[in-house]
Amino acid sequence: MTTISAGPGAGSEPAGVRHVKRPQPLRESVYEALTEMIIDGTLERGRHLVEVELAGMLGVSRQPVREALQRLNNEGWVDLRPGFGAMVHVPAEDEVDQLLAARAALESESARLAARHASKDDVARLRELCKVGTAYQEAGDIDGTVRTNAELHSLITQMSGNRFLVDFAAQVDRRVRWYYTPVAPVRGAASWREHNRLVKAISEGDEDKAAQIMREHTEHTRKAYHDLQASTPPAETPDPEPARRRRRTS
Amino acid sequence: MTTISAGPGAGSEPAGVRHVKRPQPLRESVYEALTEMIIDGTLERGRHLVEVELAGMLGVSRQPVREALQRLNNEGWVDLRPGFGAMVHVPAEDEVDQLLAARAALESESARLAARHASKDDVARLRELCKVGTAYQEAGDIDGTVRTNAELHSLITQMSGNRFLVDFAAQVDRRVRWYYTPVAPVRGAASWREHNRLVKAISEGDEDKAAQIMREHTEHTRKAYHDLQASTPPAETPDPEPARRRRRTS
DNA sequence: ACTTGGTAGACTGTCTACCAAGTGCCATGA
DNA sequence: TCATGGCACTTGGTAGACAGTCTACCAAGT
Repeated sequence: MTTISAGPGAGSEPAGVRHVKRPQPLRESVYEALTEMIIDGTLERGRHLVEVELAGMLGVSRQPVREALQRLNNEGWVDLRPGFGAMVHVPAEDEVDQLLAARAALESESARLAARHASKDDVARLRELCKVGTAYQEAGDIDGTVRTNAELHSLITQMSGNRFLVDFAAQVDRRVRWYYTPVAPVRGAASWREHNRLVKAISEGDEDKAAQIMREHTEHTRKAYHDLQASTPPAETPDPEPARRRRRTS
Repeated sequence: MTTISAGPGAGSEPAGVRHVKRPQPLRESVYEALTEMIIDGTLERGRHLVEVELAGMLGVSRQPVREALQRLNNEGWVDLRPGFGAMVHVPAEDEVDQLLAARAALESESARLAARHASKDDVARLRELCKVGTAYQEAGDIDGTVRTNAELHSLITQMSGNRFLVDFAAQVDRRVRWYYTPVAPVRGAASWREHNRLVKAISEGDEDKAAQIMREHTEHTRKAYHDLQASTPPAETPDPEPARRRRRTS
């Protein structure tokens, strides 16, 4: 039973002002629960999501589920067909490509601005993350590597100081992580060398160089994805899934 | 009475397949009605939006209004304060700046991809828009100029063939247009010269040049905004608005 | 064999009513 | 003047109802 535990949305406050734990709206919890289930595959691609079913599953009423589904629809996680329901989005062939292209633009610009605004403190944290990430990488800890990678990229976008870039990049990043999970481990070695060069450029305030490196970095990722895609083509129509139709219960 | 006329969402179909007019979900109509009212100033910045009030105003129940408000909140048009209501978002000082910076990144990349993929047909349409826009500009038709400008930019992003860039750019663009309306007319002259150079670069398939021009173009816009902002500083606290409080009806 | 028409079931979209909890405001009182 | 308590208002969430619509399926007709 995946019942929602209305946990507090622990966001890192600006240090000092500590808001008392305010219960997150249910729709938020539902949203998070659903994205998680989509990412980890509990809700398979193409699956028909029924409001009451999800509501029962999560122990809430239809309303919060509806609201969460609509947000998921706006962000491209599910496709809402009026009068029928929501289907977990099935990524098109070229979608990952476009996603990575968009990410390249967003993160490259973020890196440029990060280089412009970097404080000593920021740079220190970047260096730390690089070190940790490389360590994970050498130790073969894939989970840790992926997580640290995400943290590094996230920190850089936040250093840009541009709320919109942060938001967009975060959105894109989650999507990428969903489509992309199997690919991530492949190119760990080169990745962290690039991160190091990137951090160096940022610490020197070299905007153009930082942007350039970030762009190439993302581009390499895209290539890696394509190579892996090419080496495993027979993933076509993996759609047996006869369990989707539910028996008539009469 | 701004009652909603459930109009068809006329999207340009891929030519040939003509879907019959399907009634849009109410929440969608409400969403559009509200953004429109926000942009045109019917709902002033900082105004307290009450669900039942809007519902009455639009002739629908709370439900669609709630759903629309949540979407507006997600996209930054309003700020939702739990237990109190929604306020029309009041842009912060640096927000326009960040918005324009994000737009620069998105549209610059779009221009690059547009240059890569441009078809003869596309280029022809771009040229046409340039011509029309310049004509409006010279005729002093501000409304037409602004509209054509938007169309041109929109077409370029669409030419990128990247759905995510299109979506993000569209979102940013609407916000910019809201904050920015008074500034738009100021710099019409130079703007269309830049557009012409841009279209030329795209038609020649010169990616770097297209991206470069687009970036400078957006940057000029940002500067224009700042100049205008500096020349009209006394817009501070224009908040008399005593009509916001409603009499207690008992 | 293929199309047409009808039927049934399942879900969504929307409305209504209702309650609990949180928020902001105002008047009272020190 | 300033804090306190109370009150009205608003959202957040639940429940139930109903129409419209989408899907699938079956049967009859061509």
